[in-house]
Amino acid sequence: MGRSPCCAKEGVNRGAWTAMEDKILTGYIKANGEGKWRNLPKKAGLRRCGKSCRLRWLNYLRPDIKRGNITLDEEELIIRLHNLLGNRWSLIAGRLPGRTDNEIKNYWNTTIGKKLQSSSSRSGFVSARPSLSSSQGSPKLALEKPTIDDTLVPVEPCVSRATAPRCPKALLSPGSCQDREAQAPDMVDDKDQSSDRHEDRVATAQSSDGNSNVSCNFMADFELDANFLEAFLESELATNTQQSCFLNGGLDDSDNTAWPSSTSTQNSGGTLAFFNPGGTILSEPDLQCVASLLENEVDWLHHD
DNA sequence: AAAGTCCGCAACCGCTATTTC
DNA sequence: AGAAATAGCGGTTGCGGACTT
Repeated sequence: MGRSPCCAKEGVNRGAWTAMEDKILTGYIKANGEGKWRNLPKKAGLRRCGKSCRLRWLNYLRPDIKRGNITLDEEELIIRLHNLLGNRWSLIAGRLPGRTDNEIKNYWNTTIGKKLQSSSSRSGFVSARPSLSSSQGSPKLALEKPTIDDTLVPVEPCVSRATAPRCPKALLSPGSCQDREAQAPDMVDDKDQSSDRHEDRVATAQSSDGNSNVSCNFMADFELDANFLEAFLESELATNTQQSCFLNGGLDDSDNTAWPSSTSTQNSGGTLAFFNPGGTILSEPDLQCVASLLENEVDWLHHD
């Protein structure tokens, strides 16, 4: 069977985009909107592959792209999110307004990964799995003094998944908060489940040596509703109450007890995790408080 | 000044998930 | 229900500027 190629290779420009091509693409998308990437080049009069147009728009031409260097705050957030989510660059980028997955991926591979490696060689801490390009060879370690606080990086990588599956956004459904596994240590006892997402849950909740001094301090499973999470993630709760929150989504049809199975984008399962910059662990009363906040927020979002 | 090497980043590639028909 | 089309993702490549010898 096989897939048809995304575009004919003949007569298609490759490599760096010219200013004229950028202008044409920007003008077309402003007039017609995003989407229909395969047909876009022909309609816009560009000799480019549709995928190339999409990438150019998303990574460079979009008006909301944030220019300039990654700030220290952003860097710290990237490290925390990478600890929690692994190489899910798109999801990480989703929490850094104006930054693209490609930019964050490049930044990680070039800057953070090296800093972490340098840091680990000094202190015994290991990198949170920097995925340096094999083509680049061994990174040089003689860099400037790292600015990353060692406390940000636990001894064990927090996410064990080697490759990142797609992680769809979904939304919390009011009243369906199951909160079955709000206490992270409980997850470790559940050894029967072997899905890599379960490994994520365990790994992000507690490092392998039992040291719970990891950045994630609240995790809970929820049933999710597709129209809610985006609003939730955009809400003030994430930044004002717990500094950061994340949905570690993903579906596991084989496991419909601990993780609600899903055949629809309207209802799916996932994990919501909160963490504080200080890396402190929430006490059980605090966990309950967060859960309560969540439900309040759910109600508030729906009543607003 | 020239040649070689390093490094960051934009772009490409191959794959999977999702949507459409 | 299933095949095809489309969209999106992460890994990798290679260009070009900066730096070193």
